[in-house]
Order: sequence, then structure tokens, then C-alpha cells
Amino acid sequence: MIDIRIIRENPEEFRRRIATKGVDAPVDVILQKNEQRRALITEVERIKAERNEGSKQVARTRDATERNALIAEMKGLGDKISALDDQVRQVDEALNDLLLGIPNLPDEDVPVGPDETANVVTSEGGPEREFSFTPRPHWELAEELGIIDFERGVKVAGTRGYVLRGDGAKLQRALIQWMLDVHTTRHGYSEIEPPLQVLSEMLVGTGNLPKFADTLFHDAEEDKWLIPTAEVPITNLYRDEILPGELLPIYHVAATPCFRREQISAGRDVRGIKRVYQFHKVEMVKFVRPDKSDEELKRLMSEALYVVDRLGLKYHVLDLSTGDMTFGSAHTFDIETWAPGSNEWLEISSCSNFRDFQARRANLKFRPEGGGRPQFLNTLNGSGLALPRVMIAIIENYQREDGTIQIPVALRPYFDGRDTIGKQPVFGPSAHIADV
RNA sequence: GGGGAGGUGGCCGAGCGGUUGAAGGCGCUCGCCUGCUAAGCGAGUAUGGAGGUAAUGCCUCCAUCGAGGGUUCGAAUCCCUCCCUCUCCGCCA
Repeated sequence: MIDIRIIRENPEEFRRRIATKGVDAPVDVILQKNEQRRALITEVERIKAERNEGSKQVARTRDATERNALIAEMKGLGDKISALDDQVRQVDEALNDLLLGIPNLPDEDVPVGPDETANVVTSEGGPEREFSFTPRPHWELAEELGIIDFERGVKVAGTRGYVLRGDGAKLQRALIQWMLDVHTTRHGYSEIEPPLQVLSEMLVGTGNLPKFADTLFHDAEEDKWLIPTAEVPITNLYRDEILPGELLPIYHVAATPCFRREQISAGRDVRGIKRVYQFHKVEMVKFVRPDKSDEELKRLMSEALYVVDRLGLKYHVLDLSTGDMTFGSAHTFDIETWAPGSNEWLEISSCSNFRDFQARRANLKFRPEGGGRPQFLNTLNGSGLALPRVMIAIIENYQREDGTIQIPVALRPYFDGRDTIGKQPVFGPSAHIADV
């Protein structure tokens, strides 16, 4: 939620900056509603003060006639009050709806542009892989090896379904385990196992609702939503609380399934597991004091990049343009990794600073050390990393000419030191069960 | 799902129609005192909103005793609905 004071202080400046996100904010209506709201509140509170004073008088008045006159007078005020309270509620609601629909302001140093074409590559790294053969896409390799079963996945879950099997499932599990270990031991995160179904207020808190309901899975009977990312339950973990300042920063990490009801256009990204309705992701969330969020964003990126680096993947970092950033973000960096078989860059992490945008929506506050008024904290989050994309990158980058996959060194401890994923037996025990 | 009990400030806990935004205690903060890692004394100690003011400081006002409605001149206190917690029963991974 945008702080309405920003709009009030300089409406034109606000209009200009929000326009870079491709949004035409109803600034005039907002200001008018706000004006109306304040006028109504001033008025109704004046009358309430009068009534409160009058009611106290009633209690003190002994004379019955005088008393009845007073009561009659106060009765009249009561009607006015409920009428005005009604109006305040309506204006409040209207104003709130308007404000909830306004995205966060981009930081001043975000590249300005209409869409992804304006994104700026800020750094790149990782090994350049040479193949003595033509690298193949993951859907071919994975299917041949029997580590991803697309056909049965679709049979069971419908379009876009997939099943990880044998070493495929194990590879994902190893990645999750290893990433969690990295973030909890090396980067100071504490691990969370959050609910995967949440109340709608939580999604309002992170900015997914009310605008993006059509991208979410929803149980209408229970008003429960499946999370599109662990960001949602974790960001809302301390909602309506005032955290002691000395607790900050708080770093949380979680590995959860993510459910996305994306409208995937036919004919695009149809092969493989790049775009699916359900996937796992390791997510990092930070709660920090406002003056620290810039440096925390850098740190968040370096934490995600550490994982990419240890997996030996080629990557580049994109500073997303104003037009390509998500609704709630003030600044976002995407990490993309090269997939030589699919022949494209894959987004494997998105690291964002939300500043106080989510904190206002979810009412996340902290009390500065040494007392003082509670203030909104800042939230950041980033993938560390998204599993299907990492799986694609590993399968395609570590493929050998014979169609087997080399296991990245960092993951070998989770494979009992094994260095190869070979063809899986479709039925029966894992080929390597004897190793255990 | 059915029955019973209950939800009050950071915590415990009074209050059950009228100077109660809320006694008392604990905790915490500041000060005083004390020759000692204690005790005592005093003061302070919620959040949001509106207005005033140069001011995120100060002042005034309003709201909030699980949430929302209702009754009343006036509600933490009475009524209704919902939510949550505990508990007994049923069901169940």
C-alpha cells in the first residue's frame, strides 16, 4: 500500500513516477476521497465529543426535567453520528479499494522502460560450457532417462502435469536440502515450514490480491487460497505485531510447493517443466529496518548467486525496468541462467525490495530500540532458487553425449558420492538402492 | 459435526449499564535512596485516526476490552451473528 501522504504531498511527482510502471493512477479521485474522509471524520468526532460530554452530564444531573431534556438532545446527536459514521465507512472503503489497486513506486534508480526490453544486464558470470555435440533439451533427456514422466503427469493432474521419478525426484530433493543447508548455515536464515493454504487477507498483504486473483488457486467455500510462493505465508507471519527493534533483521527461508494458475498461452513454453502449475521453490524473506533495505537487497542477491555459483551455472543478472517489475516491488533483480538445450535464459531467481509496501498492507511494524513510535519495517524476498528451472539448467548443462547427467559436485554428498544420473528402471527399486 | 467453559492493556487479573482507556499485581523505563550484585520510594509505561502547531515533538479530540451488528442519552458491561482457545463426545491421516 502506498502511503497516501506521498500522493498528497506531491501529486504530480507521484503521477509521473507511477506512470513509469505503466499505471495511470486515479490521483484526483484519491485526493478528493481523502479530503472528503478527513472532513467527515472531523465533523463526526466533533459531534461525538459533544455527545460524550452530554452523556456525562446526564449521569450528574439530579433534576428529572433537566435530565430528560438533555437525553432528548443527545438522542438527536446519536442519529447524526450514525449517519456520518456510515458515510465515513463508505468513503474509507472506496479509498481503500483505490489504494490497494496502486502498485508500489519504483526506486529512482530503476531503469525506466515499458517492458522487459528495457531491462539492463548488470553482471554476468559462471562457466562457459563447450559441447562436442549438440546439447539437447531437458524434456528429451529427462524423458529418456525416466526421471521426468510427462505423460503420466498429465494423466493424473491434467495439462502441464509432470512426475519426477527416481533420481529425478532425488535430484530435486537434494537441491532443496542443500539450498536450505546453505541458507540456514552460511547465510543466517532460520527455516520455516509454513501453511500452503492461506486466508485471503494474507494475499492482500503481499499484493497478490485484490488484483491478481485469476492467477491463484482458490477454495471458494472455505475462502482459502493455495500459496503461489512461500513469500505469502512468511511475509504475513508477524502481521499485526510490533516487533522489538533489536530482533531485526529477521531472515527466514522455506522450501514449499508453489501453485500458480497461470494462463499459459498455447504454443509457448509448452515443452518441459519451465512453466507449470505446481513447483517447488526455496524462498528467502527478510524483515529489515527501512534504512537497511538497500544493502539487504544486495546481500539477498549475493546469497542467491552463491547457490548459482556453487552449481557451476552460467548466469546474468537483470535490473528489471519499471515496466517489467511486479506490482509490489520497488526494485527487482532477476537472475537468469543459460539453458544450452532449450537455448534460452531461464529466470531462476527474482530478488525484490518491497520497502514498506507490504508492511503497510500486512501491518508489520517494529519499535525502534530505546523506545519511540512503532514504524513500518521493510520486506524483501528472493528465490534461492526455483526448482524446476534449476533442474532444467542442471540437466541441460551437465548432460553428456550418451544422455546421462553428471551430478554437480555440491550435490554429490546427497547421492552417496555418486556422480552420474543414468537411465532409471521404470518399475521396481531404484537402480542404486544397493548403495544405501 | 454435537455439548460445556471462556476470550479485557507486554503478561496475570478485577470490573458485568454512567468521571473505567479500563482497579490491583507483575514486567519494563526514568529518577531518588541505599556502601554493595537485594530491598525500598516516586513517576511513567497501548495502538490507530482527525485537528491545531514550524515540527515524526507538544496539545485537543475520536475510536479500540476477540470481530461485526443491535438496544441505550450513555456498553468492557445487555441482545444477536461470526471467529478463536480450552474441554467432553463423535470422526479421522
